[in-house]
Amino acid sequence: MVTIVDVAKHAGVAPSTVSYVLTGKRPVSAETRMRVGESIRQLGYQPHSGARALAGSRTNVLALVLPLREGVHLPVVMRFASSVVTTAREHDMDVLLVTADEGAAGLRRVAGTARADGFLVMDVGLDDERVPVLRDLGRPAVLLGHPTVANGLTCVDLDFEAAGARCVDHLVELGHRAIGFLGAPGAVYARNTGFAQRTLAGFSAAAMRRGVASTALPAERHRDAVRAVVGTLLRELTRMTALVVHNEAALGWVVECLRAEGRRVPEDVAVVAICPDELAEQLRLTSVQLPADVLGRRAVELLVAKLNGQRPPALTLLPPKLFSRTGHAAPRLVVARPPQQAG
Amino acid sequence: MVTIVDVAKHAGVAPSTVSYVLTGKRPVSAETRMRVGESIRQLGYQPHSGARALAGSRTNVLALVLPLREGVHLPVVMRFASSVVTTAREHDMDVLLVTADEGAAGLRRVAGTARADGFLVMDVGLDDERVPVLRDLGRPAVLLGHPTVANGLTCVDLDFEAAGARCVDHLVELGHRAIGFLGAPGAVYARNTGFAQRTLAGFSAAAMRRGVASTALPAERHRDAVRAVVGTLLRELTRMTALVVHNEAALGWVVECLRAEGRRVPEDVAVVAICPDELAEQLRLTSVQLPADVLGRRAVELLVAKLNGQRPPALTLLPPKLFSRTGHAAPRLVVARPPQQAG
DNA sequence: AACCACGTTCGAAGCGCTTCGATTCAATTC
DNA sequence: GAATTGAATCGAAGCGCTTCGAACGTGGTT
Repeated sequence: MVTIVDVAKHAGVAPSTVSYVLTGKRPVSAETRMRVGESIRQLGYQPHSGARALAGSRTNVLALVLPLREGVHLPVVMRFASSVVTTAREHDMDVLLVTADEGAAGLRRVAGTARADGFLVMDVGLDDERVPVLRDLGRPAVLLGHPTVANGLTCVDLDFEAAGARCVDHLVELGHRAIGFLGAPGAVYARNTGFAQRTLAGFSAAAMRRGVASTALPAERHRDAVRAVVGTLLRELTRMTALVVHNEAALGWVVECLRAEGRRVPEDVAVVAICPDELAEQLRLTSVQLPADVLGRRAVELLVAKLNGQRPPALTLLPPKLFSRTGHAAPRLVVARPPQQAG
Repeated sequence: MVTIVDVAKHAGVAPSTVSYVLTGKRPVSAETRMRVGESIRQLGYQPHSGARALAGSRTNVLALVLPLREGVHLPVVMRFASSVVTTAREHDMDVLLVTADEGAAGLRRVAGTARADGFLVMDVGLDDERVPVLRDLGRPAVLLGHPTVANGLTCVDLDFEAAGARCVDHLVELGHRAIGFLGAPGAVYARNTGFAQRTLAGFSAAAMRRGVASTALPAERHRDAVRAVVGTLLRELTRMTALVVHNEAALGWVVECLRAEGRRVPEDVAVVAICPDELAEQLRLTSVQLPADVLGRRAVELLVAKLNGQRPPALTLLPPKLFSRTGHAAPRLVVARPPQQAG
C-alpha cells in the first residue's frame, strides 16, 4: 500500500505538505503542488479513508436511509437513490445504504461509530421516532418527502401548492372549463398536515385565476364514499369535464365510479391524479409525479451545504412535473429494433 | 466522544482488554468480560469505525455495485438491495452503495481508499471491464446475475436449467400434454452464453421425463419473426396447449400473435414466461421469477465467507420460483380498509 | 520449596492521516 | 545593513483502535 509518506519521500517534501496539496487547506507553491501531484500519479496513491476519518473527523460518507420494505414505490426510491449517489460522488462523497428497518437505533449506530457525516432520510412520518434522535445526534440531516417542520432539520418536498395549480393549468389549456377536485379524507384537512391543504389551496387559487368553475370535496377512501362524492361532484358541477384527484387510495374507485355513472375516462371526464407515478401508470392517468431525480440531487446539495457549515433554508419545495398519459392505449412493450439482417 | 480508553478506565482494565472483549480474539475471564460489558453499556461506548479500519485493516463495509440507470428492472434491484443490507447487518457489516456508472474506476477507488472489504456486483456483462479489475484488486467479490466464469471470483445466479424444468412440471400438473418453447434468438444459442442453453436443456429434459410432446424454436425479437415462429409452433405441435417463452423482448408479441391466431390466452394456450417479474405482471402471465431476496442473502453470505478466508463454490445456482398468475383479472387497487366510523 | 506452564491481563508500538505551532527564507521596509 | 514581514514548508503530536510480546498470578508438578 502506498502511503502519504511514500508520496512525500518521492516528491522530496514533508507528509504534511502532501496533505495540504490534497486538501488545499494551506497554500502550497505551484511548483511543489505540481511535483507532489506527479508523485501521486506515478505511485498511484490513494488516501486511506479510515485514517482520514480518524485524523480529520470527517468520513466523506453520507448515510442514505431508505424504506426498502414493500409498500413503498420501489422505482421512485430507486431513482432517488441513483440521483443521490451520483450527486454525492460529484462532491467526492460516498453513500452508505441504511434501511428504515433499523429505525432510530440505526441512526445512533451510524453516527456513534462515525460511519457517516450526515443523514438523508426518506419517508419520514409525521410523528417519527427518528426525528428527535436526528436532532440529538447533532449531525446534519435532510429529510425527504414529508415537510416535518423541525427546527434545525432541513426538509425537501414536492411543492404541493404548485402541484394543485399545475393540474388546473394543464386542464384549462386542454379546454376544460369546469374542474372538480376530489381530495383526501376530511380528517386529513382537519389535522394541520399541510400538504393536503396546500394542494387544495393551489388548486382553488389557480381555478379562480383561470376563471374556471370548480368544486372541491374531501373523500374517504372506501368505495361507497367515493361513489357518493363522485355523484355529488357530477350533480353540483354539472358541466364538469375534468377531475383532479389527490387521494391515492380512492383513485381506483374514482375511475370505476365515473365509468359506472356512464362517463368515459378520459373522453368525458379527464382525470388528473397527484400520486406516485406507478399508480397513475397502472391506471393510465395523467398525473403529477414526484421528481425523484431532482429531489435526490437537491437533498445531497443541501446536506453538503450543511456539512460545510452553511445554513440552508429549512424547507425546499420542488416544482411538480406533470406527465400526460392521455391517448395511451393498452400496455405495449418497448421492443428493441430487430438486429441488422445480413444481405 | 467515548473512547476505548474511557471504557478501560471505567472498568479498571487496559484498553487492550476492552478490545479483546469486543473482538473475542483472545480469551478474557468471564468476570472481566462482564465488567467491561457493563462499562460499555453505561458509557454508551461505540467504537470508531475509522480507527478500527486503520488499526485492523478491516472496514466491515461491503460495496454494493448496482445498475441504477433506467433499463434495468428497478423493483428487482431494489428488492435485492434490501435483502443485501438486511443480511449484511446480520453479519455486522454496512453497505456502501456504488453505481455501475463508476465502472472499473469506481472499484479501484473503493478498494484503494479502503472504503470496503469486498464487492457485490450486480449485472455483470459477458465481457465486463470490471471482471479483470476485480481479480487484480485481490478483494473478495461476488458477481450476480451472470455466471461469468472467472477463476477466483464467485458467482450467484438463477438455476436456469431448473427454471426450464419448472415450467414444464407446472404445466404438466395443470394437465397440458403438448408444450411449445419459444426461445431467444438463434444467435444467443450459437454463442456459448450458457444460460439460454441451460434453460432449453432443462425444458427438453423435463418434457422427456414427463412424457409430453414438445417443440422448441428460437425466435428473433421483432414482431414478424415472432408471428412466424408462433405459426410454426401451432402447426407442428398441433395439440399444443401451452407455451414456455424465454425471450423477454418477444413476449408481448407472442401473446398478441396467439390472440391474432384466434387462441385465447390463457384459456386455449397457457403461456409461462421466464422473465423479470415486472414484465410478467404487466402481461399477467405466469412466470418464473428471479428470487431477488434469496439472491441477495446468498450473495452476502458468500462474500462474508470469503472475507473469513473460506473458499466457497465458484458458482451457486438458486432454485427458480414459479409464480402463477392465471385467473388474475384487470388491475385492481389494493385499498386499505375504511377507517372505523364513530357511532 | 523451587519450578514450570497456562490462562489472563498489561503496555507500547504502530496503522496513515490531519493539524498546529515552529521554522525557514526571500522580499520588503526603515 | 539590520529588522520586519509573510508565504511556504517542516516536524511532531495526536486521532482511537488493534496487536504483539511481555508480565503477572495461579495451580500443579518434581
